[in-house]
Amino acid sequence: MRYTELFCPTLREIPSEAEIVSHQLLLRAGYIRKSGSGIYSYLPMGYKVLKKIMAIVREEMDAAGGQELMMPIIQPRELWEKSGRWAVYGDEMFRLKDRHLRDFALGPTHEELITSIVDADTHSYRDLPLLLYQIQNKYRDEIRPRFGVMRGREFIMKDLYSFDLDVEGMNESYRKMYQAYSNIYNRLGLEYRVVEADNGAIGGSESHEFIVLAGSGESVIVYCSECDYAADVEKAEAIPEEAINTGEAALPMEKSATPGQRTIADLVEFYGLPEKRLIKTLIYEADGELVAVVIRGDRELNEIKLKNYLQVNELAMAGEERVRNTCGGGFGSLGPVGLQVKTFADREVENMINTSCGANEDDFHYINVNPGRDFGAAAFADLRNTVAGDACPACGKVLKETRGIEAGQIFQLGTKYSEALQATYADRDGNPQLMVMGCYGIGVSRTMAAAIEQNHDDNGIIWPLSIAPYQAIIIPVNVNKADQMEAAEKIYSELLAAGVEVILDDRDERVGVKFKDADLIGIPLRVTVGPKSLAEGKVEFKERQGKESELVLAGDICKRILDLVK
RNA sequence: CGGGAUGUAGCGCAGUUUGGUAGCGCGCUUGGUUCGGGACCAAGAGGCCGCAGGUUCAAAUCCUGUCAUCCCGACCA
Repeated sequence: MRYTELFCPTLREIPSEAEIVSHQLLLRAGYIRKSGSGIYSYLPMGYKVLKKIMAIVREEMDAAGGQELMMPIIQPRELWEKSGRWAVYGDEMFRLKDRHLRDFALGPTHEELITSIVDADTHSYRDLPLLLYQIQNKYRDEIRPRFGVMRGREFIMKDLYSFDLDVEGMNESYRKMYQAYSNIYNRLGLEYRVVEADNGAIGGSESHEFIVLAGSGESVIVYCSECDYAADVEKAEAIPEEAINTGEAALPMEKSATPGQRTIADLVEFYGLPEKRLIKTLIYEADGELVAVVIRGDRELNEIKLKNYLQVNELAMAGEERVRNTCGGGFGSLGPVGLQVKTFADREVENMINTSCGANEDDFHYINVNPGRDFGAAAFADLRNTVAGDACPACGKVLKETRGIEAGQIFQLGTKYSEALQATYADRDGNPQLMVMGCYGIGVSRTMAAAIEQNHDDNGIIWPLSIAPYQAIIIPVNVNKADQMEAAEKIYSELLAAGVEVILDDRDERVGVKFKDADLIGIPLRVTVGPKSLAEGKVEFKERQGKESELVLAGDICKRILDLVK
């Protein structure tokens, strides 16, 4: 492609509506344009990247035994009534009526439709298993679309559904997909982690998320430095640290005056004890009832874990007045000793010896408090956030922490949908059996944005070779010099003939402009044809991902590029 | 939906407080000089100031309504 013919409108300045890097760069580099909140057009360059991602996804889905199909965006209401989700999906579903006032939805997902399709034409155990997928636009009227293409209301998703005879079959399909997803993210050239995920309401079976690592990601995950364990911090089991003062004899508890000492930091100063030797007590209102939560002084409570543990709907910090009335002391002087509120403690607290806590009386604390002896708890449970440095729940080695973007998720569905839609097959004995399902999604447009979040610098995008819209760009320094253009054209046609996707920047612009654009749009390989090196029969070769440029004989450059591309 | 903010040329912004009929930078067009990391000079084109009402001799500016967009929260590929 000649740059003069390319539709790639780059911007010098950052559009003010874009907040995160990938959104800014997609707009600046001429890959996308917005048509409404959370709704985007993909310009030729952007679409090229999407097609590359889709091609990789297709190859891996096909290799795993998947068959591609295409289902409609518009789905009738009755289908959703059957699964009960017409009511449940709520405002997030785009709904519309036809001229006869019949209700339809723009598909936010396709479990209902695919299940009805498979059920209609699958009658025997001989027809299963089936792995069917599509790559299609999905519609979700998000409460708040944001970050450009990262969370759109219309987005591109690959969704595959597996239909098996039984749970063993489903497990096998799941295993295949897990492997296929790993292959995909490897081939995309992205750094990622597979984390154990919550499968929410579905319950019982497995789910994993594929997280593309990026500092700007919305998910915080911990992963093991030694083994494969990785999980969202909010879901990861927090392994209690061994008591730091093991072996110390339990001393008699004493009450001491601590005038004006309210925070953990105050007490660290006051007692000369480290944060981890103290405990803090938080009072929550759980469905209206007060509960106390006790955790180590340096830890953070994980409200999701607490909520799940207590099995309540509403959970919020209690107001100070109510706390003072019930407990006796205000914030900063609370403790579990003698507390008349149901108390839950993080299990790490159980190991602590001679700790300190509030006395439920302003300006007083207890020291040498020992759990079990001095206070009890309704339960010692995993209630805190896992942090870097904690032990890995799988192997015991040290956990590290990072942020990332959820680009894919795989679920075991079991019979949730086959039961709702009565999708059955006849087994060997002729008896009807429910199909056992799984579903597997990849956010294609989101993966594009995630790739940028992970791979960019101050000058622009740095595409991995596998998904770059063009693999190489040739920049003649001055298009008005015949020798430079001739050399550039020669390399260009040679690369084209070899099947390399290449741009020839034939614009009559200064080199600076061309370099800036090449960097901005993120082409991985760059060849500069300039007067200095050309005099020696050489051209300059530079990879986008940093490093110096090097001189290469003009006759050798194509081979050099081919070696990298193939 | 709650909280915060913004709509003025393709992009980034000023002008709004104190009404007087729209401006700057970049980009775009033409000509010239330049030419190794977003050149310079000159001449141009381009805006119903988000939209609809109202106040006024006069509205980008004041008032009312409305629409849209962005950011912070619950949701998710």
